[in-house]
Amino acid sequence: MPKVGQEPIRRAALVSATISEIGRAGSLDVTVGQIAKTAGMSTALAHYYFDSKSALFLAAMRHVLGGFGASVRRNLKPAITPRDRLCAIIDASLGPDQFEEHVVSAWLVFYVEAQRSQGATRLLRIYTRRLHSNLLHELNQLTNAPTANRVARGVAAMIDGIYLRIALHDEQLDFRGSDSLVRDYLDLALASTGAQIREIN
Amino acid sequence: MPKVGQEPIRRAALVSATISEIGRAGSLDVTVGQIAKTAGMSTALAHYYFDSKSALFLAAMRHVLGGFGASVRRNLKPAITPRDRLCAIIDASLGPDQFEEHVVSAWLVFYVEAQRSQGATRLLRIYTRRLHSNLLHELNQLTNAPTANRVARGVAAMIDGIYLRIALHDEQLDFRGSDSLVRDYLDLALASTGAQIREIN
Amino acid sequence: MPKVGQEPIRRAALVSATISEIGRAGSLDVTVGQIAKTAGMSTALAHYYFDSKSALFLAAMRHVLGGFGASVRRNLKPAITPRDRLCAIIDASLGPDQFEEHVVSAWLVFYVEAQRSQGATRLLRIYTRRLHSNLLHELNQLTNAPTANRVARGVAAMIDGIYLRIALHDEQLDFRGSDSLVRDYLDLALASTGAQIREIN
Amino acid sequence: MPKVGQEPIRRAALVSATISEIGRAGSLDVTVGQIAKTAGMSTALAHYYFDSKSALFLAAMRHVLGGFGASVRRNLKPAITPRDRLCAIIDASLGPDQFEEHVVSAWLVFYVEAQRSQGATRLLRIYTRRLHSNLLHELNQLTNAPTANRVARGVAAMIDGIYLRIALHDEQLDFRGSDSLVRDYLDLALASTGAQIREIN
DNA sequence: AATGAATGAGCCTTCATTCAT
DNA sequence: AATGAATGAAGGCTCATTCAT
Repeated sequence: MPKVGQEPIRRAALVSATISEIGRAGSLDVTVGQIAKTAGMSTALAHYYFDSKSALFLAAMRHVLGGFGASVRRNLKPAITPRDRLCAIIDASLGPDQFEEHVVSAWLVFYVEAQRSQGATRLLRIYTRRLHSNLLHELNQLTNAPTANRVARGVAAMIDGIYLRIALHDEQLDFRGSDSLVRDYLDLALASTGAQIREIN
Repeated sequence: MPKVGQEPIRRAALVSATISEIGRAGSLDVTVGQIAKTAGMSTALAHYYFDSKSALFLAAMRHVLGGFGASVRRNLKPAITPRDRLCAIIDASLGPDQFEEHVVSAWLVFYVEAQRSQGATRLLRIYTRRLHSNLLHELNQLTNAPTANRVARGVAAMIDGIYLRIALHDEQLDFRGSDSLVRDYLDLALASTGAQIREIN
Repeated sequence: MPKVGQEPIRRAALVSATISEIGRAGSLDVTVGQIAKTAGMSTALAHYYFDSKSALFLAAMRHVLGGFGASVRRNLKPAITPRDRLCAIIDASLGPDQFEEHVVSAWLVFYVEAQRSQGATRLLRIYTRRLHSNLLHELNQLTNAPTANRVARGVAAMIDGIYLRIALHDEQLDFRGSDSLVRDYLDLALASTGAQIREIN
Repeated sequence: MPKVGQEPIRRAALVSATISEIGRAGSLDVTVGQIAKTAGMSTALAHYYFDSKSALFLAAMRHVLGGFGASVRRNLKPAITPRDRLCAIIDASLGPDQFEEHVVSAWLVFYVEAQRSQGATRLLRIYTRRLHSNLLHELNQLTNAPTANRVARGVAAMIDGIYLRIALHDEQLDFRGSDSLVRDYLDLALASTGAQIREIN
């Protein structure tokens, strides 16, 4: 009796193990052997489910990015006003879900990987652009286009920069709980253009 | 009398080749062989001047960080008012010097390397903390301590975030010339606390 | 189901090849590559079965030492009187089994290796001490303790010394068949203390 | 003004450093660099005085062997009776001069080296044969030829065996001060053949 | 006489990937 | 579906040796 329906389970285990191992190593210098072991299977089987190491990395990246997307959508659901929706996006980016140590590491590693792997670049850009267009969409309802564009870029940059600092684990410069930092910037930027942030209601 | 005085020349060539190769590869996956070849010498000679690959990487990192520090000091020289000095720091961080393709790559790679190498972590933290304390010093003259602290963190994050985006080479989301973005954030943040940014007005 | 059960075969082949190559080279300056080739496999596979070169050497040493131990036990089986048992030990040490060229080389090399490798020292001492205590046990039944101790050391030294000379392959000073030399020394030493060597006479 | 007469000094320093380093390493795995450093000069200069590493080793070997030969001659000088002369040889072999740690190591290493290097084999055989003929010459005056031959081989073997054990540094089996062991063997062997060991005088 | 500089060759080890069962 | 077995390719590092001054 062949085991049936193992594929999704195995693949998920491998993806999860990949993220975990990347987090542990703090880099892409993770062997397929380590990943397979963590996932509880042989190296050969890992290659049976993923054609190559980089395919596995891409799947892991897709997983992290997907998790982030879902988090955004979840946060966005109850949000109604544009500002609420902007905050929802910020929270999704810097919320506790995305702060687990190995997720932070993974993001950082993906940025580096994007310098080499075509696929990684593509995936990362999809995220980048989607984030940007999400922000833009809301901002356009609150201010003029040029400002919206600038603020969107500022918010996105700040989010990523905070990530970067967190990855350094420097207790002396604690960046945890920096979501309010981004929110403040947002409010300031909008206020200065006379945007009507909080609708009267 | 022996052939002499090659050491500084060779070491410089190796450091430069390292940065260049990291930039070309977009990662630390650069062999000593490649670096040595680019630097015009044998692998053995590279090991003659640097005890190990990671020693070479640290030297390269030190070089980049040092270049940045020099750039800051240069910009700071003519700046008098606190705001001028803040802008000088921002400009040094995002000025054309630091925008050469391989320098951007190198920074990114160093962030990843810092997750593993003790030495890399130390070097990067020195930079991080110095940047922070530089910013803080000026900000403290313009606003109260808590605000200064927050703004310093915001500015630093934004700078690094912009770097990160630039490393992606996404033409659709061009981040070049984003220094004004940071400056605007700075002015907004200070204005909101009633800081006396510009002496005479 | 995988191809399986190769491990013992491969390990044995590697151990055997190691001894053979050491014999051929007359030293530990044997590359893993040579050994692997002789054993009919790739270098990588050799490392798959033995974690490191020195682990392989230790295994080879253990093999030789084990072979010697077995030879001693085999010879000891039919021996009844103490003197018979002493001769059995001597014969095992200098018998034809231990005279194969590469075994001689291996012993010599192990002595040198023992000056560096902790593991090698330990293994060699186990052999040395066991030989000594074996000899001592029998000698104690034939003479007083101080004499037993001295003779045991004398016998052991002579055995090893003969080995050393044999390793030189000097036809002019042939040491083959020197077991009687040791036996004579033994008898002389015991006779001089009035030991009752041969029960009935 | 060129330094004059440096050659013998430098060569002696290198030979001495070689023996010392071999002793320290316990094997021939000593780099020319280490030796040169210990001898207080550059690697290049070491090669200037010795064509190759193995030439240097041979010189070191010659030095040790020569030292031993001198020690024998010195001991032999005041010895008159054959037995005295035999003891003189034994003492020279196992006297304190030859027991310095690095000399013991060097001997052992030379035995191994002799398995490979033609030159080393030749040198070692010269020593071996000379020792043998020295012993034989005295023994022939005390007993018949076959016995003399056997005893000479026995004495030589025992000496070398003791060396071997000493090289192991096993405190539990202390072989220091084993010269009397050899002397006792000698006396026993001669007595058994009715040799007139001590002339009446 | 002396040395810093330089290299080619080689070794151990690792790893992604494939094969055979 | 699953895995032990197997390998080619490569990389970091060392070292004896030579060169240029």
